[in-house]
Amino acid sequence: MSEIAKAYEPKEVEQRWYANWLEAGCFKAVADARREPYAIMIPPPNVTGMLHMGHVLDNTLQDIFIRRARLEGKAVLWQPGTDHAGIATQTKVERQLRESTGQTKHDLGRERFLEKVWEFREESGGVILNQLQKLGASCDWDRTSFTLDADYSKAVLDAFVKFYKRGYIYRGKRMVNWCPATQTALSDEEVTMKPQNGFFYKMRYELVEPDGNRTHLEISTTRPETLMGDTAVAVHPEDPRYKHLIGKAVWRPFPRAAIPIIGDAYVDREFGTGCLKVTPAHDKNDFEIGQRHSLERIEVIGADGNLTAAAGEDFAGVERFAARKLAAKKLEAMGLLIEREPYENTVGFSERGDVPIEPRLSEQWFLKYPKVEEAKRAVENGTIRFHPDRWKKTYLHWLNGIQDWCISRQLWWGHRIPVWYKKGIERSALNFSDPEQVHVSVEGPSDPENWEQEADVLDTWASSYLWPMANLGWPNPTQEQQKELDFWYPTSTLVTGFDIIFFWVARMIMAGLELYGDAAKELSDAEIAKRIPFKDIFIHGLIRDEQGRKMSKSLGNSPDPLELIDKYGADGLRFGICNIAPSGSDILFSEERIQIGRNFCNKLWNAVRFRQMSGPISDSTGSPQVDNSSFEAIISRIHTDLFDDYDHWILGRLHQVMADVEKCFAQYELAPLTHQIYAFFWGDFCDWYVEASKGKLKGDPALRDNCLAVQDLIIRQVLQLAHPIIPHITEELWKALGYDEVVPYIQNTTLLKAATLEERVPVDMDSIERVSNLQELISQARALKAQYNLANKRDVSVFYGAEGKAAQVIAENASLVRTLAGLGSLQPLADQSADGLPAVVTPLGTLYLDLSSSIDVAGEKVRLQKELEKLEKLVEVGLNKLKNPKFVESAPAKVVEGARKQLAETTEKRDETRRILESL
RNA sequence: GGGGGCUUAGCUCAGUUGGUUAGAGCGCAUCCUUGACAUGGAUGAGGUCGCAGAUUCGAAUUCUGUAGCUCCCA
Repeated sequence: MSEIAKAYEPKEVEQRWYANWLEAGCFKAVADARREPYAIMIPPPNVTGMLHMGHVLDNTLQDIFIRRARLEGKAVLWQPGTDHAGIATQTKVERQLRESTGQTKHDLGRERFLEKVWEFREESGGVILNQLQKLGASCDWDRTSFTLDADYSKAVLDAFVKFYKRGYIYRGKRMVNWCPATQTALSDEEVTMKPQNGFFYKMRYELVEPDGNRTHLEISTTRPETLMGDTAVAVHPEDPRYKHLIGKAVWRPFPRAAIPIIGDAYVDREFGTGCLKVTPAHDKNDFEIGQRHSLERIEVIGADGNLTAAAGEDFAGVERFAARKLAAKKLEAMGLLIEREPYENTVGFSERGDVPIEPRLSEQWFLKYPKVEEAKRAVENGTIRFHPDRWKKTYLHWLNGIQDWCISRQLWWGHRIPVWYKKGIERSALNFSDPEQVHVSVEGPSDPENWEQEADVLDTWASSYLWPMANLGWPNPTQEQQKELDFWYPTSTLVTGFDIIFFWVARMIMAGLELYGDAAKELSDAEIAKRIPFKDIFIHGLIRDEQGRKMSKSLGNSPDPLELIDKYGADGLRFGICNIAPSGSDILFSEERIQIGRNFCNKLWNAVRFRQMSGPISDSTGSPQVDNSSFEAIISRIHTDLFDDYDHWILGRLHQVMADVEKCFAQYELAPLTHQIYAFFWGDFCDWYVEASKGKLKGDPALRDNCLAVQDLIIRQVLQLAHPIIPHITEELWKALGYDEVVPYIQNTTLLKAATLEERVPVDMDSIERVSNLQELISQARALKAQYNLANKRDVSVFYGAEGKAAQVIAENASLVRTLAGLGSLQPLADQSADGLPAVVTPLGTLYLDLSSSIDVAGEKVRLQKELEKLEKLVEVGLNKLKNPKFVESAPAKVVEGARKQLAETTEKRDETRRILESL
């Protein structure tokens, strides 16, 4: 790069480098046995989805881990792919079909409809992956996988068959969460509870035989539309009000029938009237009561959410919420409705359909979770670690209360369940243990004409739970794949949001424990360590808008990441998102908050620009003028004997920031990452070191070259540190400064370790204190100038009153101080009196502003008085602390010494301030 | 009802075994287009760390209680 623009223009740079990386195969995962493996399996986005801020966060974090691992010299695999997202994709295609041709999926039939879905996926299936490339994601794209790929599908069916044969999967008629909008069963996890405003209806059921005191039972319900399906009324067996009625009957008002009064301890006596209507076909708890008492189950609400013929002719075909009103009206007309009280209760909603779930009895497939104990143990004993650690509580809590997972979906788009039923046998009469009647296998029966395959498909999560192993070749790896499995599995880190710990994380762990290896009843800890799908789980929060609301299409509060990339650059967006992504809690997003990323990139760009302007990297023919080709080459240009305090200080700070960043990765704490790099580069290097260099760069050539070498070293290491976060610009600048001559890509270089730097470039730690004192002095000088509206004058004269070492430090650094504080002259206070001059006390002595006239004595007195009061308070605090013998005895020596020093300094400053004040 | 989390500057948040005379970014105020950068520089204002106790020489940090907000599960 010969010319460098004034402002960083990310667009061209990012596109160019990304294409370049792809071309060069930089992201290729190679199972190189000489290296330590590091693998991440991407949480597969929906195949027909679009990139949103959640993806940006999740994938930026993954890319940071991945790129850092490459720099650490590991063999790296980042597996990309998508999942088929059963319900979401199918409903999307159904809607399109309806809107374009008015047809339903049934008009087309299963086969033709699936062709349509595949067409849709061909069109839109690659979009989100392309978008990830715009973000800079360094996945090994040649491995891109899809949960409905042939091999993957085989793995899914194989898992089903294994689970079935091992007794974990069964079919049963059970109460499930039914979504009437999409007309499929859902798992418990796909139901979200929402508070709803409704009514609590109190009604009367007439006793068949009045007991002398009463003729009716009063019953409360929020769902009168189910009363036609009531087959009992339950009371608590110990309830003195009602227990004598157990065994008697009441009249269900419509369709009129006598139904029994039963005693069941489930009933809460305090709740409502203490009488519970029991609708076994439409409520989970009622279903269980029904089973205990062998009650009839009458289905009054159908799959479409409308009432059935069993509900009576007034209700047949009526939509369930209309039926609620109708039932209430009818009760009222019969004089059986006592009251209608406004009531808030929580109702389960279908995540996809966004309609209330209908608990419904239906024939479904269930998975009894395998290896639950081992899944808990793996996390409890640290074989699998959550970051932040507290999420393990959520995980364990869920595992402690899980129920069997309903894995069948009444959809067409997905993995069709590999179960075949012999034709000619009534479904209800099938003997599942007879392979002549029910066939379960991956390949299907050899005489398919005599069998009928199960119509349902599997829950999408019942395929993605195999993601880490199936992508590497499980269950039937080729020889090559076996090598890969041995190398990469278990994978290293899983990066995901806390909202799918249940959906995906826990299920992947259990699937791995059960299926990765031979069938085993129990697993040893050593066996667990081999079977788990990943070792570290990095959990991040959800991105919300500025007001803390979830991002959603209907609210329109979700920014388009591609627009943000357009505005701020992919690197800018990545830096920004990483900067506001604290560990594990929700993230309030606003565009303002990510501007820091663009600004940082621009700062980096301009620092390099200034470096280039200070001394050429190469001449006009492109031949290098300085050797930046490696760390060793740069340090061979550095002569520590020419160092000043600032050189020592900045290299000490570099060491510190490198060590801090190492710690971030070692401990999976990315929250401080950008902050540390930003503070070092901007606050220490640009604001102080580069500014301090400006004098040197114009002077002695030896000092100049030395300073440039130091700058080259700092920038080189900053680029390495920042590369995982902002890959494109760092690659560009890496080349611009000629760091690329031995290894063409920054990502293929080896990260310099903090310890190596410390060893190879030892620095004088005493300089750190001197620099911090100088900085304090310079800031104070600037503040003093600003006080007198002289901030921009660069010819102000200042005297200093200092003694001994302090005076020496100032004298040695006089030109530096003049440059940084903008002083025309800085002279020791000789014979002239400084009385009456505005002054400020610094750790290195007192500075006097040479204002020959117009000093605002009154204003100055006020300012110094305020300062003095502050100092007096601090001195008092320090004195009290040290006066306390217990503190001096029991606090660590270092702390006491620090307090003493602090007190001494504060006291001196107080005395000096008082003296100046009195001299005015 | 059970569990988790949060409460620190106007806003969003750091603050990792207690040693702080509490930090950052944004925003705000004043000044500055000085040859790297106005996507910038300098200076400044702004906080009794939700509240009440306890432990301790010392608490934003530990413990107990309490209030508010939030998420998950029932």
